[in-house]
Amino acid sequence: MDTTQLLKGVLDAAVLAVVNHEDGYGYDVVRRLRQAGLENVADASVYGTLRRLFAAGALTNYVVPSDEGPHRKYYGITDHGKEILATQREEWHQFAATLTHVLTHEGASS
Amino acid sequence: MDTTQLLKGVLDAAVLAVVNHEDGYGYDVVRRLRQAGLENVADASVYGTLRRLFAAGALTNYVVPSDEGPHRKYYGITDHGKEILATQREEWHQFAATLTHVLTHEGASS
DNA sequence: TCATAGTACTGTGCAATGTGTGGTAGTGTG
DNA sequence: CACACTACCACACATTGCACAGTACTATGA
Repeated sequence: MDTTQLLKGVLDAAVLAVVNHEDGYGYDVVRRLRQAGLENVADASVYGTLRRLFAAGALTNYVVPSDEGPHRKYYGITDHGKEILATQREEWHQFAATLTHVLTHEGASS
Repeated sequence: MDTTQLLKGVLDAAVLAVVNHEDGYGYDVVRRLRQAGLENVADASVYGTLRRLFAAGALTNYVVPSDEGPHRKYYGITDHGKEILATQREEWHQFAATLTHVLTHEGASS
């Protein structure tokens, strides 16, 4: 299945949640998201989201050299990012409940 | 809050669910969606979605004149539409569970 | 009669955002 | 030296919800 459209608007929250759990660099965040069940998320989407969130002041950024490959660009969450995450989490729960209701009840066979 | 992005990809399912419940015309579908909790859904979005779903063979279409205003363009769901609805509903439940998990567990304060 | 409001639908262009593709680079392995 | 894995980036693109503007019908009230 193609979850591309479903990701719209929630990838921000997902990335924030993962980074909030523990600082991470792009390649790693992608892996963690996939392990968590978002198996088809594209790396370009995550890198783009990280940059966007950083530009919005939701993330900090620091580079760490690696012995096993190229340097890693780590991201950490800021207080502002935590606020955004909290807001988006609530929005999600509210929205998910509403939509599940619509699909379950309004969607019942007539 | 702005749920615009969250609607991406699920408005199809929501509209199908509403029409599956009972045939409806655009203006009415908008009202029903809003009553169901999607309060900010724009009418242009719904009309566009109805046209898209009709073009995809998910809906039938018939015009009924009205005494209280302009004619009404009713939409009914087709078998193909019901299949799409069933698929999208499953996709939604799967996706919602995954994302809720990500936001709840991965999002826990470190 | 004319203004206004509610109903009902359409078209156009825009904004947001995830993705595909391709490219750059570093490290290690056969 | 070819190849794979790691790690990141830029760009053009597709999808889709929305704002805005416009058309048109009915009813109400000044």
